[in-house]
Amino acid sequence: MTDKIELTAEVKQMALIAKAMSHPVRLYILKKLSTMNACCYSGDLVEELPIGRSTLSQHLKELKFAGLIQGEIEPPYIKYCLNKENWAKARELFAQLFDNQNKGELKKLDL
Amino acid sequence: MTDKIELTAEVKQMALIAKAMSHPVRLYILKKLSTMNACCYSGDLVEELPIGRSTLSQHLKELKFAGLIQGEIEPPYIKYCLNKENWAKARELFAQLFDNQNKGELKKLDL
DNA sequence: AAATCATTTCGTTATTTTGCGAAATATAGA
DNA sequence: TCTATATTTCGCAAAATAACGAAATGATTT
Repeated sequence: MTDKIELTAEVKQMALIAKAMSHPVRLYILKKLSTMNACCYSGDLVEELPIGRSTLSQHLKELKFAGLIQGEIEPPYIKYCLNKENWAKARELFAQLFDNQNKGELKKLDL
Repeated sequence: MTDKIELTAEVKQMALIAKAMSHPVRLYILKKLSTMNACCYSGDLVEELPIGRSTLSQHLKELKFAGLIQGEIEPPYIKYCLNKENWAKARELFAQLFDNQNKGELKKLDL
């Protein structure tokens, strides 16, 4: 029996990030914050999204939990922005997954 | 009231892919197939992962459902490989999310 | 102090996910 | 045909997720 491995902290971290991205509404929010390079308010989002306020709040909480966004209190609003540091980390993790083919032993490309 | 938007098929598609990636075991499998640029058998995986056979089978099924892997029957085994076409599509979607800052209106970088 | 506004938390319900072991399937070899 | 092997499907239980409306919070204005 080849011994069991322990799933690394990195894999677990990335799975957490992927989970945060695994709902259309949350992905929409991330896409908006990222491509606009801007912040937004819960009130803006609830007007354009087909979900209720409390549901949206829950989604924002999950994005916060994953570290992808952060909320600045700006009474009476809360301004939500990307957490740039963690966003960069997430980008790195996904780039590593998608682009790091043939890590370790180089593939011979002589066809 | 700014009118409600419809979440695009693209966002929904990507959420589906993110969901497939949202479990450490599934991410481990994808990472293995991608970085090794190789295929593997369910039996190989069950020996190194801390889960049972039926549970692993379920995870493989989900990865297949999301289109990220495919299984070739190679009796008595089933050889699992990345679905390269869809993998490339996934890479593109994530790259777009992470790298396409300021789509549309170019940001003025004059600080 | 009372009313208002943006947002969150609570309580609930329905659905999905994760995990397991047992049973089923399918193929190859004796 | 019987047995062994690799893997999946089934049936189940526990936990997590998604959604809602009602109530609570916290800050500002009247």
